[in-house]
Amino acid sequence: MSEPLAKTRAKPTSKEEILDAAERLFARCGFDGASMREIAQLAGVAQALLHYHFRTKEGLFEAMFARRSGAINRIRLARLDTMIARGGLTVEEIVDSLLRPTVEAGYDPTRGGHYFANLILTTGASNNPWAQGLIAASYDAMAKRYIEALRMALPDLSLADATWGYLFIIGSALTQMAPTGRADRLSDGATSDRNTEALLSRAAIFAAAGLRAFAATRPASPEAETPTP
Amino acid sequence: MSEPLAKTRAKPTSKEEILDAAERLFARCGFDGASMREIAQLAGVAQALLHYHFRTKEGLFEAMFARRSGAINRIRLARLDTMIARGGLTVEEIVDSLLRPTVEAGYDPTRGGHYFANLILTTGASNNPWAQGLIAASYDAMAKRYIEALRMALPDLSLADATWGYLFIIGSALTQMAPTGRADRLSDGATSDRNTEALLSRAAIFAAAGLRAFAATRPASPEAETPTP
DNA sequence: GTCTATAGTTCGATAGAC
DNA sequence: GTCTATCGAACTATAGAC
Repeated sequence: MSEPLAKTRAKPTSKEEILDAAERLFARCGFDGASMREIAQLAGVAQALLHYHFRTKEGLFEAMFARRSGAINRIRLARLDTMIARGGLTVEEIVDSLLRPTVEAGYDPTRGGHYFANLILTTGASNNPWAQGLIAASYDAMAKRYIEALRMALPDLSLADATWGYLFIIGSALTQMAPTGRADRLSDGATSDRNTEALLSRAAIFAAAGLRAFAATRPASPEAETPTP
Repeated sequence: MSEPLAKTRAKPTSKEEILDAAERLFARCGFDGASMREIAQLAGVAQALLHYHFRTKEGLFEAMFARRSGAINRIRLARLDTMIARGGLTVEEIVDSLLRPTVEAGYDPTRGGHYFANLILTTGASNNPWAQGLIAASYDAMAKRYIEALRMALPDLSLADATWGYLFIIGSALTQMAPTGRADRLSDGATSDRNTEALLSRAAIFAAAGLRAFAATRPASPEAETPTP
């Protein structure tokens, strides 16, 4: 609905080109590592135009982040709604619908490869309230729907376990989406992190088994233990 | 052995104070977000002293990173060696020995809370070769030993599956080590990410079940599929 | 909407005294 | 080893013409 990522194949407006350039550079270098100058140069416009459209660097980052996360979340929830309406939810397909849109939308090979997954990771790992607020605003509503869906597929799953499970799924896959060659190196070439299907299929198997183990471990969840602040 | 994190309780040298301050600020703000000025101020020394000891900002970052990652890895491998010598390895205890040292060493409440896990995450998510090289130099050798250990505990695990399993374990736990309050929010208070025991015990259950599912899925791993470059 | 030009700040790094 | 002082470059943001 609102603000599609690419309305048509017609030539993009300069505002869209700025967002494209910002996404690429922010994903590569992080918020502090990318400069407004570089973004303007990559977009082929004057630096002042970025401030005209988005006022500040934070404003540009927010607009860029909202555009991409919104597009990915719409695909996720559309798939989830379809699966729920159809009935007979499995954990594996829930996980796939959660991860695949990020792999496919967040990695655009025609533009030289920029990885939105890294952006989510570094934003979430930032200790400042603005970044945390961005994550919450962009993802909490969707996350709650997925946690709910996991409990529909696995009725024995407690809310606490489903929450940790959701966070583990996100964390395990998001950290592996950018192909760094590390999996290749650690496995002596037996597998590759460029193989996104290997990642997605294994993530689904791994997560589904983990969640079923949570559901099987009904009693005595460790919530009563003292926090370690 | 070489360069313990805190030799004694005597007052730290100014070089150590610089490393402490650097770790805290780099973890909070990332490499680009923290400045040499702030670090010097937090350490209580002149900015020029940082350049005297470490030459450049990159040099300081590398020294800080090596000190902490080395300390954590020595604890990990000591525990792993002990368990292997004892015999009867379980996946759960392997996972615990991998994750607990980071939780305990990377989170120092007496200093106001700084999270080394976030630093690993943002460094690993950086697309530049220097950062990737740092990760490789600091962690690849240890990672290979853990992948080997996982296959000792689960002999049916292929090298490829063990590698993905290791990466999933690291990714799922590392992203949850800094208490952001997100688990609390998503679970409506049913659990808390300040509860590190809840994290560690669930990570072990989740990962062990995932790895056993890999070991049970012997044939036809999806390695033959075409990469998605 | 888009540009040029620039103000004002902050950064990493160095020179040189002690 | 540790300091003060400062250079030169890069940054975000704005003013103002078109």
